[in-house]
Amino acid sequence: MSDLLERLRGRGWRMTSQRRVVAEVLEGDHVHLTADEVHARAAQRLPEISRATVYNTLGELVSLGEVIEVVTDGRARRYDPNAHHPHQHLVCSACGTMRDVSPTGSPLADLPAEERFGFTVSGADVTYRGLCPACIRRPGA
Amino acid sequence: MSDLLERLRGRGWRMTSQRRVVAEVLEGDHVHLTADEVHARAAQRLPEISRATVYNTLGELVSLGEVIEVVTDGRARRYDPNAHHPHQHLVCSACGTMRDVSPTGSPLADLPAEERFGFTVSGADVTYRGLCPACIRRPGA
DNA sequence: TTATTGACTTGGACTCTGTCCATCGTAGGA
DNA sequence: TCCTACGATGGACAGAGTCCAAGTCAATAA
Repeated sequence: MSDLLERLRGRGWRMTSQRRVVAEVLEGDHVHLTADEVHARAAQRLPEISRATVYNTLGELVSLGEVIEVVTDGRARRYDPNAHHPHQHLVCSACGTMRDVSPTGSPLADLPAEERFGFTVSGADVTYRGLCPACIRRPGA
Repeated sequence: MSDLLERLRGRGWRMTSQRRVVAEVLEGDHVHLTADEVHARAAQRLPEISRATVYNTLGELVSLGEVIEVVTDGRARRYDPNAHHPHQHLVCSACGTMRDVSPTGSPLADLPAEERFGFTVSGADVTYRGLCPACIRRPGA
């Protein structure tokens, strides 16, 4: 069993085949799947799994801090299992490809007190935008 | 007529009452309305304006670079008329209130070449997250 | 091993956001 | 004032996500 499943069970998560498959689909680096993509991959191993269960499970993993919800366009949210190493995202404006990146420095340090308007600022999400190598080569991309 | 309407007309934008009302609704600082909010406000002045027209007009304003589309959650996109001064956003995690902020430094400078994976990086959006003064005071927020 | 039970899953209905399209209306030039 | 191409309309449609009542099953206890 993976570390993730181990941790979840340790936290009292009731282990079902559906939850196991969803957690397994999310393993790896630079994984940023939409809920529908997770559902499609999970359904390869467990054909009868429902969309509602995938949504429920993803929501729980996010609440537990095991998965990060990423929003880069107005489309579907993406789910990033790399929750235990702080990072930001680099997105291709043409094809949507996404990589985890680790900038030097902290964006929080760049927001002076007079720009905080009395907010208690706890974090910052950075999305770097550009063209990936494949789309740079592709003419007209 | 406002500067915005002046500029649009100068660019050959055909001026209709609908477009005028949408552009007027978007005036001001720290304005981040959803399409539905824009529609509701526009409809106060022009009750028969349709949703499709609001979406069309917002899309054109974005294409023309007069308005910026902002995505902070998986919900509705927001429209920010502050397109001529580079800025980032500060969002309250509890109530969604949003302010424009101007961090010192450039996030791009924090992304070293070895973290760019061959991408041509052209920009970075930063979303600072925290609690606004009202939600800090409100217990349980 | 079996019984029990409350948590989990299911699928379908529903909401919200946004897009598309055929038709109608009108801004602005001739 | 008339024309006409561009814009507005509203209703159908699509994608993403939520909700709920009913059925199922993992984990515990006996």
